[in-house]
Amino acid sequence: MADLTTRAEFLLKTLVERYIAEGQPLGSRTLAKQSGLDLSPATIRNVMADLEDMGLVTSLHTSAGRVPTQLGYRVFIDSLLTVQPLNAEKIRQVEGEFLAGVDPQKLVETTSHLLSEITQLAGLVVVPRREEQLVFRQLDFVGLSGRRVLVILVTEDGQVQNRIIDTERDYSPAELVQATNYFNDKYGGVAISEVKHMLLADMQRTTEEMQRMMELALEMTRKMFVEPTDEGDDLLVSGESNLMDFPELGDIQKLRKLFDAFTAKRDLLHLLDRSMRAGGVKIFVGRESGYEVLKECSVVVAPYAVDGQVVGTLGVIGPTRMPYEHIIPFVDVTAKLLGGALSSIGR
Amino acid sequence: MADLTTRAEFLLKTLVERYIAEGQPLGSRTLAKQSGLDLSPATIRNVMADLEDMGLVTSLHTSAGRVPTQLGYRVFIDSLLTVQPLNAEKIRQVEGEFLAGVDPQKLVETTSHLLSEITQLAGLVVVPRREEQLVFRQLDFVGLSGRRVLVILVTEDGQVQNRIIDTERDYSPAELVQATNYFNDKYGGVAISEVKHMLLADMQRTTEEMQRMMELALEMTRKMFVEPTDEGDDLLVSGESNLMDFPELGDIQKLRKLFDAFTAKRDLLHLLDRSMRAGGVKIFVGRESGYEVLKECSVVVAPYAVDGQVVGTLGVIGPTRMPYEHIIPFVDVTAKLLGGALSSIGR
DNA sequence: ATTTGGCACTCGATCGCCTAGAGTGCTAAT
DNA sequence: ATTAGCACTCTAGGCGATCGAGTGCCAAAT
Repeated sequence: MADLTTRAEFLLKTLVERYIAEGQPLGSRTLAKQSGLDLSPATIRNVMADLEDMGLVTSLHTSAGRVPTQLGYRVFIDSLLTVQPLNAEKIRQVEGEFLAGVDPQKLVETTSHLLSEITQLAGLVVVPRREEQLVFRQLDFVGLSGRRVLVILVTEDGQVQNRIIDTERDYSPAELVQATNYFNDKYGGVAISEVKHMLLADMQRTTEEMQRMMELALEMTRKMFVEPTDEGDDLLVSGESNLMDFPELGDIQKLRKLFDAFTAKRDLLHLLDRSMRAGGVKIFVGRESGYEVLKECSVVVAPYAVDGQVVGTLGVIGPTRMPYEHIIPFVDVTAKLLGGALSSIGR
Repeated sequence: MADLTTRAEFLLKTLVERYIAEGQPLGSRTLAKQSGLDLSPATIRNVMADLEDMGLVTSLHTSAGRVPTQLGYRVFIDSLLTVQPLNAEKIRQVEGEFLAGVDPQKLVETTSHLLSEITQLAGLVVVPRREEQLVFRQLDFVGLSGRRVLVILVTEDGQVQNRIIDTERDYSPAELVQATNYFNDKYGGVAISEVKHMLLADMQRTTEEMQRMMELALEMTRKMFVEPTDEGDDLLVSGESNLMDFPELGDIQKLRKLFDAFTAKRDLLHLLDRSMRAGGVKIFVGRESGYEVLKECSVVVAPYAVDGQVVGTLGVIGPTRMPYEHIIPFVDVTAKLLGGALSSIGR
């Protein structure tokens, strides 16, 4: 494929920018004016024809002006986009939001709202249930009726998880207290992924030398940690209804599918999981995500890290035609701020 | 106002039923056929004119057939509706769903999905944070960094609540364990509303005779129970996107408002709270709810009770034109089944 | 006195037709 | 290489005619 001339690049850039701003196909005449270049519409037309051959723009019908294609957006984002630094005022506003909360749960919710509020798109935050990388602070067993025991797990960052497990026999409250102490002594402060290994190793030893209490603790913790949880990470979405304002999603059927995807969450989680591995802001344009539902949407996400460990992803989802130059830096700093706020809680 | 003749009643009934089924205005000719009565269209027209005078039906423009007004729906629901008993198969299906879960949180989520799935409307469940009526089983203090303490509350029904509070000074882990024991000994098994009173009474006594430990326990529990929580009950909504299939909500702007109401939740919670006091299924038609957003919607809700105590409300929300005869009994049994399932967990 | 048939009238939806405007592609001139 | 000119295409929107559904009312029928 022929390389783009600098002029073609420049025109593509203004085309995408104008289209993002206006939402309407651009004709050669208007583009000639907007570009600032001193060129006649006819010249523009020639360039547009080239761009069309390269698959960067299309026109819906013979006389309708050009709009960027998915590939066009891609090129724009990758090499043409000039990212706007956040203005200082907005940064301060965002930082303010993060000072308020101390409860990590709340913090994550605030973040999600913040994302949707400021961008006027739908905000996404994946909050990890990735027990793997967490260090737990305390564990408690609470007896319920009928051989069921409630296990409460408090992690270093102040999150609380709980799970009800069924036991083999009845246990007295005293036994449960003993088990709690035993467990906290033995495994306290160890990363949860470690606990799993230690646990399995301990269970391999001949059961004869075990005390009953140990048996109990092992049984219950095995159920808590080793047996698979049916739910993985948790996805928070807010501001979905912002998407209703975009005419390109105006078709109720499309919107419906999108909303169903939000409740199903599975595909979205998958997508967001992919972006966790890569550092920095990642952008999926339309079908690039691989999911049919998102074909008219772009997803801008960034992973956030707690104490240097990437634990989750956040970002926004909206129509492909979104103001990337503002969204990108905003998602970026939000990820950093959330990570920072979560890190500071643990200590 | 003149009373309705039985014939007028009958015609109103079939009109509403047909309109609910078809979603289109009914003309005199079709109504004559559908009613099964051996009357000519002209007669029907006369009756319709009467109904229109009474404000039970209306026509959008001179030649458009009749649709029920809000008042018409009201009359229909209150005195004309013949409720369809649930068929045995569906009942069994629903009961099956309730057997599965043991975790109350899960149970409530399942219920919400169930409601939306079966009715194809949006499902609502209010899950109480009404600590008031709950009896707590166990309380734990977990020290976090920087004078913050995580309080974990386990209630009789197996729910776990947690809250981070700021303390006046630093406490050692040992002190926290002592406080935990002290508290559980003193207040264990008492209804939470009671705890509040006892707590306040205890604090009135001269502080001199208190041990330090008691002081600690009191300080923290006061913060946990007496200081107002910023969030009240919790509203679960599922299947919102089902509402997109109804043409009367097709206008994106209306839908948008409705969705925003779901996220705001405040008004909805208010509405649902009202219905908690009354027993049995309650139906709000259109503006009756008092909230502008819901003007084109009906809300069918029923309170559910745990151990004889009404603790929450559940139901569905959808366009005024919904199949009440199926929805009403379904909401009714769902409330009973959820109440039953939650009651059985506690023992 | 109720019911019915007949009839004129109204309104919305749909179709075809037309025009104005925006934009393109191509060609020839600069 | 750029531009002006021109024929062509397609859409949006307005206008008018027509069709069909439905009403309201009056007079006849039961």
